[in-house]
Amino acid sequence: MTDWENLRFFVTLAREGTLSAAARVLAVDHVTVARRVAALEAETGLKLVDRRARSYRLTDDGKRIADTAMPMEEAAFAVGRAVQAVRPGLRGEVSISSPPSLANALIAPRLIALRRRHPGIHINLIGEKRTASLNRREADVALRLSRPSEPGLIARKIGRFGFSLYGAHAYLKETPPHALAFIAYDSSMDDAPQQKWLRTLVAGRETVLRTNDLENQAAAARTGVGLAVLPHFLGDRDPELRRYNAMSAPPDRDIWLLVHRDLRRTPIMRAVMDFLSDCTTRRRGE
Amino acid sequence: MTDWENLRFFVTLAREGTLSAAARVLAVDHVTVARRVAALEAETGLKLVDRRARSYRLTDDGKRIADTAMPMEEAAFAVGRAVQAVRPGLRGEVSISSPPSLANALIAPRLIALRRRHPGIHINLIGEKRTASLNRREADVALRLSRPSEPGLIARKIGRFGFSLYGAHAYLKETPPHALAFIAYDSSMDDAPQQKWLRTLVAGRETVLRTNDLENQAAAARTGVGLAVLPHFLGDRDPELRRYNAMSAPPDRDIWLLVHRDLRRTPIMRAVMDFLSDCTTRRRGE
DNA sequence: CGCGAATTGTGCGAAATTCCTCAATCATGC
DNA sequence: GCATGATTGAGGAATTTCGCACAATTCGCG
Repeated sequence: MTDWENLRFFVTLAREGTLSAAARVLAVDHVTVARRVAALEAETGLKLVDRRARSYRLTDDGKRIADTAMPMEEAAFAVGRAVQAVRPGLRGEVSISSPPSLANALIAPRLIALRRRHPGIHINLIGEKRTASLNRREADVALRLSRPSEPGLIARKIGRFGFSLYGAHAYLKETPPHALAFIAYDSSMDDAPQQKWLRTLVAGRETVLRTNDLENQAAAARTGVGLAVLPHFLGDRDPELRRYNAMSAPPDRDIWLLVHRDLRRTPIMRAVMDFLSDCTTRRRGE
Repeated sequence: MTDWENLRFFVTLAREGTLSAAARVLAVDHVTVARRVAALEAETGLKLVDRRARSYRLTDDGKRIADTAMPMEEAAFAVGRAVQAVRPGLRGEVSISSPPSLANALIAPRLIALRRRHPGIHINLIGEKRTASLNRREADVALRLSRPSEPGLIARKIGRFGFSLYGAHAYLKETPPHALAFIAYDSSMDDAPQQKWLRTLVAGRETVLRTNDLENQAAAARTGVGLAVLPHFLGDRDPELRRYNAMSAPPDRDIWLLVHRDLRRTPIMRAVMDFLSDCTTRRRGE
């Protein structure tokens, strides 16, 4: 292979499926992706993609080549991590991936403290449902609510928080228990423990709103349409919301800190990880 | 890592040591190598090389990065093999690495037969002392005289040949045994079994010529300056040379055929390997 | 059925990269 | 001590590569 760039373009095309999507990921024009894939075909003498009108479709050969080229991408990410690990001192950018609710409530408000302490560190806080891949270096560290088992990753438990049902103060006073309505996640979150717990509790009563966004649930609860299961760190600080104590309590959840093995020892990562640990453990007391 | 080409340049610079050597390997101008390495330094924010007057010298960081980037090169070679393996039919170029003597005496004269049988195959026969690396794809198949243990390589024994001492007809008739002189490999071949055997035999008698080239040894023996240890396939077919039977016989040597695991099943490789096998086993009878 | 959104393909101008040539530096051998 | 060979460095021309704008096609949806 005389041109590794062609392989890089081809691999991301293979993963993204479409020319335009690959172009977005690579931050280049879609024409460039098309050209480089064509160049790779010329170089190998193989037909790697079927150019369909609305999508590039890999041929069998293309699939095989893409598979063998994947390890190359892995190695490239390893190089990226090595660069990060070797970089001296406390400067540089660190990407943190976190569930949006944690990011908003616990991390973002305290970022100023980190910046004061380590002015050289630039933080990129990514609040996303989709769990970013540390292996692909979409983020440097991640907060998760369950312990995943990705190879090469180190997981550390750095906190724990509880849930309660919350409703608007007026709503709770006016509504008899059997008439209470509920606000829940949509079905994409059916596996979450607090959601399961809520399902058993609802038991025939009404679910008036489903949304995948926790802030939306809180906002809705505030208007008095029903009760939402919210983390304490979110519900307790809202002046318009009150806890509603049900028969059973929703299960607590642990906060896991994830970092790649190659990076965990670098000064900058240690600083960020300590900071994140502070954010989550201090909160436990409240 | 946003530009894999920079890594490719840097890795070969790290291996070759000098800018110009890397440029030769990469078939580009040395300035290009320098620029790409500089670009990689800018991209990573690390100082990867010390620009000394007469050589680029990797810094510690550079060494580390180069080490982590090596697997990337491995993967790139794997892609190259995959391309070769996927390529349909019996066309394409195959590189054969072989000890020069074998190449000249056994392979080259018969290549015409292979071409007749498979006109689509283009052979690139590399007769080199230095054993080419199949992993680096410097050759597709190799003939060796000992079984190496490189990872990913398949070795098969495809023949065996013996040695004898040879001298010019006249020289053998005129010279009494105690006055015989010898022709040997230079010290770089001290490990070869036939060389060791020769050393025990010489036992104080004269060694008039040392050369690392077997053809040179044969040519010298032909002129009557002494006896050389030659493979039978080389000495027997020379009308001016005769065997000289010493007390003990030199050890036979096996011929090994090496091919990378990823390539061994492709039609084109099977054809070439069958051909090589023919070349070496048929000869055994003679 | 027609509209809109998304994707791929094409032509052209701009920008970046590369190569070539010459000069400078340095180690090595005689 | 000096010539020689090899290497790095710099500037200008040429080639390659890239991005932009627009056309063409397909798919989904009301």
